[in-house]
Amino acid sequence: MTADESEAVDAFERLGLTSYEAKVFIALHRLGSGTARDVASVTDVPRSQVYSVAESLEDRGLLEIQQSNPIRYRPVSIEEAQTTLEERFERERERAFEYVDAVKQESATEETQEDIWTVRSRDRVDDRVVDLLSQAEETIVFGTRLPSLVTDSIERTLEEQAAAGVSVLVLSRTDTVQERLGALEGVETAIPPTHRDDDQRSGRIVIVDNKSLLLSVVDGDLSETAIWSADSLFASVLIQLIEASDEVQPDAD
Amino acid sequence: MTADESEAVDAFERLGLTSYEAKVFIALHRLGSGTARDVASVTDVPRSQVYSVAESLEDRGLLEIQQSNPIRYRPVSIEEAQTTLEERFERERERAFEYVDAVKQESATEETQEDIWTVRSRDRVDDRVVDLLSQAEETIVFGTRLPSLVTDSIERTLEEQAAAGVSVLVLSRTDTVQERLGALEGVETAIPPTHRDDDQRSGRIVIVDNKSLLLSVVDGDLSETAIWSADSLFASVLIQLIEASDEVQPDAD
DNA sequence: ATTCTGTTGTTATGATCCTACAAACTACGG
DNA sequence: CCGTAGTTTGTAGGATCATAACAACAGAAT
Repeated sequence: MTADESEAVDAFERLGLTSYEAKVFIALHRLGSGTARDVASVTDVPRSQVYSVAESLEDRGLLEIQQSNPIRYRPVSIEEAQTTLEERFERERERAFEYVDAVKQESATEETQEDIWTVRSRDRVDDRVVDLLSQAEETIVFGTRLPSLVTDSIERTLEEQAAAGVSVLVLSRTDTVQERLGALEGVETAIPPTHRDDDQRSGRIVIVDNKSLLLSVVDGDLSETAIWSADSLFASVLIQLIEASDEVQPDAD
Repeated sequence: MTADESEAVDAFERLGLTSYEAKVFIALHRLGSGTARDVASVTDVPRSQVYSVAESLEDRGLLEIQQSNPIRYRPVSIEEAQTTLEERFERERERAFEYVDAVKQESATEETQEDIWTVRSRDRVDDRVVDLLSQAEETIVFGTRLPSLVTDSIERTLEEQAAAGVSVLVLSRTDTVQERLGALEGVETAIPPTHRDDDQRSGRIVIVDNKSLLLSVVDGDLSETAIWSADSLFASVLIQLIEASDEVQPDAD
């Protein structure tokens, strides 16, 4: 089995198929159609197992069975298979989250909790940044040294919030960041004080409504870790610290 | 645990979580946030297991971990969780089918194969009908007694094909079917000969380009099973049989 | 017709892996 | 010393994987 194929099998497994199911499905697409023997001959799935595996695939709507002797199997088209799997996923997703939504605790109580949370990995920091930005009602301060940390969805959220009347200030010493975000309607840009920007490990900083804060650092291998806090005393104190230090060294270079 | 909750847990399991992961995730949404003890006290997940389960959920991007003593856990918002799962699903789907698409056998050879395929369950018959209809180049005959067997996507495909110049003929003894499909631009309707329509188990009939055929029957419990064949001798023979019997009893009532 | 051979489809049986579940253990603070 | 927090280890059960045995059947050879 090639590396590509085992990657595809792994992907199918993460979609909920067993490895046998994935292999049989792929083999049938390679063959067009075939019998249990045909499938077994081009995979490492034992022939005796093909029958039950194929039945399970039929249950999933991924192939059709020709009742003849020998039994022939035919995969549904790639488009139909994708649609079927997608419908199934959407159905399960709705069912799952419908209940969660019904029992979820409104974050009203959470506002007074003194919590600092940690978020690991770039994608999740991205998510958290967008989340915080979209909660802004009055002011946003967004800063980063690295253009790669300004994702499309962050840019879009900043633009939306600016349009909604939120005061948006972008801090960056990097030209591309300044140009990209400064081009957005209603977004101001500025150069941050030296002391913070000099730190080569600095990632991003987000301050929302002077109440919520996110700070991230980028590791040597470019992995990002962030801490954040919303509506907490911690956040207020940290924000005040940061803003105070800004005033100590205003626009120094 | 309520019935609703165990349904939600099942749904999460089908989305790829373990039952512990589902329970912890749900519990944390119910609590807003909490420690391992909190979670264990409202679920049947042993406290000692909460730690590892929560780590696995963090890896999936479904919760965040506060490094304190005791450790606190916080679920990401429902929206973020859904987005994360969806992105994961789409990523895996692409990876899986990219390979299948690369190795798939073009159905060119299949055209001459003498195969009759069986399709079980309504949804899949729907899919197959749409598939056959969209392959039409010259003529379509579509017949059904039951209005419920005319799905939106079937109606849409019939309309598209009629607009593309395909001759579309709808056979039905049922008024609602006649009215619904007859209203489409370029679609003709007619009343089928008696002998076939009298069969209470008849489902649908699709004839495409006089080369492909689908016939379905509806069981007592309304489950549907179809046979179909495309570009085969079988299909031609069956189509000729059907059309011949039409001529024997033209418009009889 | 009988025997032999090979194929097909079904079923049974271990091996292996992962989850579920339980219970130990360490560490720490009052 | 005791209760709590967090880690670690161990076991039972279930699903998947992998192999083998089996009856039914068809065609070829005798």
